Amino acid sequence: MAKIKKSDELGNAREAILDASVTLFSERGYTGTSMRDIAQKVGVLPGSLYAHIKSKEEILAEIVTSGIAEFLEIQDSIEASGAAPEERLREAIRLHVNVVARNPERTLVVFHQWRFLGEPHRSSAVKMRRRYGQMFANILTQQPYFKGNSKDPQIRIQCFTILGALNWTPEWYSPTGPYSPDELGKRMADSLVQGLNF
Amino acid sequence: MAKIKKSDELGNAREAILDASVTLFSERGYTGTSMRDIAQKVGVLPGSLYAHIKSKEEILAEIVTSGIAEFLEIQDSIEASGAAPEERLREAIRLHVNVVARNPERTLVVFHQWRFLGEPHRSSAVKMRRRYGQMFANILTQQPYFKGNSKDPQIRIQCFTILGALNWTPEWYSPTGPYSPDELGKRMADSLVQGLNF
DNA sequence: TAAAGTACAAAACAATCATTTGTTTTAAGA
DNA sequence: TCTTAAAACAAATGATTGTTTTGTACTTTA
Repeated sequence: MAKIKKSDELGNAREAILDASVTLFSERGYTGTSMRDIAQKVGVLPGSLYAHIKSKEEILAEIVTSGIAEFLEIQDSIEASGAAPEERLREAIRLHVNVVARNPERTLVVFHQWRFLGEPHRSSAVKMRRRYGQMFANILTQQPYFKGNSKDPQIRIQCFTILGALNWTPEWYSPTGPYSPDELGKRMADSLVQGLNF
Repeated sequence: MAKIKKSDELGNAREAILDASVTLFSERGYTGTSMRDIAQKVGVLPGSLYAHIKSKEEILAEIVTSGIAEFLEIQDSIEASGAAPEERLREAIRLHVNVVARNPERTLVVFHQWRFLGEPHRSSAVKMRRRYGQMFANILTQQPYFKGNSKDPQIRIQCFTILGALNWTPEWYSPTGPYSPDELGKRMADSLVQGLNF
């Protein structure tokens, strides 16, 4: 009990700092959040934070890296699936929206605050994101009658149209609204694949 | 010649400050940009900026307000049109993408930095944006066989799906790429209205 | 040509920034 | 109860923040 409790609190302190930072970074941005803000939210004096973290940037790096990792898990799951292209796309959209809508705050930080990472974290994040986006492009090239590769401008537009729609979700989604993340994912997949009912 | 020159330079100085600020705010964010950064880009000492502007926030307020105004012009033009719903939607998308893609930097500031406005600018910006989004929702309620109003959850999802796709454009669009803003707008309207070719 | 006004440089303001230091408190293991 | 190590406090670091003030050169107006 004793040993467990100690390491438990150790991990929790760091976790509490990361949680507070996610909320603050999503509301005020990385540069708009001070270590004093974070300390106050955690309930500790600013200097005390450094018993648990190395620097402000390390906090951001951990949030962004672990956030992107969730999307890369989607990629693994999709690429392991043997489903038809349309079904793979719908599934990718559904899983993506699940990640985004389950934690809108963290997603906002992942998508908008990565610019403030220094090297090598920044380059690494950009590379991981690009690889993830490539998955959508690859599926889109498998539309019937399409001849071309994933660099085709038309594919690029479709790809960014889809990712833009999905990544905008944290700007408006409310967990108390009428749809669960999973339901929302299915409906957005419908909207994007089928289009509108005009 | 003399009188013209003076007022000319006066206006240009302010314009130069706003232009430099748009670029810096879009790259580093409002809170990540210092008055010293702006001054250096303009080619002047920090204190000298205050001969032309009242405060840092006034710069942001002017950028955001005039930016949103461009979208409200779209709204006027669309609501004055007597076209059929589908055509009105396509036109709204096309015009929206034109504004966004013609000035990606400013659009990034308008969409992501408005949070740092103090009152009353902030509330005013939120109100204007909401009114603009309502236009899309209204058109979407006119899909055949749909019974309901613009608050219907399904309409909301479609609305945010479209606006998300459009507003993500400045994250990736390059003016030197294969498509002009207008061509891009037409193709995104196709993608969103018709859906994909599966 | 004299007066008025503008734009800038230069320097300084208090406040706040991320971080470091030295010391005290807390709590677990023996 | 004593030892030990982690975690927090308290205070200070130098750098940077937005903004103000003051002095001066230059333009425009009268």
